[in-house]
Amino acid sequence: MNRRLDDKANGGLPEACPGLRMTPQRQEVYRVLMGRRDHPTANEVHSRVKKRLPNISLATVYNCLETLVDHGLIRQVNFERESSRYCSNVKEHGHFHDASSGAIHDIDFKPGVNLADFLALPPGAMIEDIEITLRGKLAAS
Amino acid sequence: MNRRLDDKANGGLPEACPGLRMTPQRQEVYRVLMGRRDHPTANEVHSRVKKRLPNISLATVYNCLETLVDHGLIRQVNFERESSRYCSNVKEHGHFHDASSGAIHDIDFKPGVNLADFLALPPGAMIEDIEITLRGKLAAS
DNA sequence: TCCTAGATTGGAATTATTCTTGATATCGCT
DNA sequence: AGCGATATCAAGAATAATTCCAATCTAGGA
Repeated sequence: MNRRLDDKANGGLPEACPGLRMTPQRQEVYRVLMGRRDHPTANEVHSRVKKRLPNISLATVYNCLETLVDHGLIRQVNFERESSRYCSNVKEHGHFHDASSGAIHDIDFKPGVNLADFLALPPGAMIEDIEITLRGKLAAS
Repeated sequence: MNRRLDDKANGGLPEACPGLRMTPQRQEVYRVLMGRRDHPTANEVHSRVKKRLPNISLATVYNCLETLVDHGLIRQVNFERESSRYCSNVKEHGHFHDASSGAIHDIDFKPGVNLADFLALPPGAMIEDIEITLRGKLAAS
């Protein structure tokens, strides 16, 4: 869970993660996500993974993605009711959805900011997960 | 669109909104949402509305909700991949999803804060919509 | 090597939502 | 009031993403 994830020695794969068996399918799903850091859907992951594992099923891709999410190696991202997308950037961040291009950009938090600085949280709230999504357009600069 | 929405005279209904025909079904859907400001799903709205309009169909409820959302009278809220919920609070706000009770709390922004103060927005981004969702627990105070 | 738990597969099942179609109702206009 | 154009409604069929299921398969430990 807290190994170096961008390791070069074995092709960028997390070589170990407690309680997680690194099967070829899971490795390849993970590799594909690290390789192109756009935000592919399960279907897109499936097509990409099939290049190397032609027989992998979509169900397995869903299983692998779920497992990787559960182990904190990747993140699942949802926009409205669209199909889920998967994100290899595990550090806390938000997303900007560019309505004109369809592209999704990661948005970092500025350093040192605290949720409670700008949100009126209910007293005693313990936050476990944050999801910030912006939708808009990029000015044609 | 900019009429008083919490009007008491006619039971809390928006009596006019440009381009929107206020049918009995839409009125009732809206009334139900204003009446209990929890965050019901389309199905829950359907059951509540049927008390007064026993013949209304679920499809119509979906249609009404969509229309009201499009006219900015209500907001649609999504948590992960769960069914959409609908929110009669139209001012900009976030949501806190209490994992223990399942309850959803509206979260206001603290006054005077600006998105760009805490998010590293891409240059030239014009934000049209913000969605902030927190998941966690309330300390049993 | 054998056993067992966990992983993979393909297809069926589920579920929220949207679509389609025909019937109704409403609006603007004369 | 009457009329045509347009919008809405209802019911059920259709869609699409995801999950479930049952049957293999595989890897690692005894």
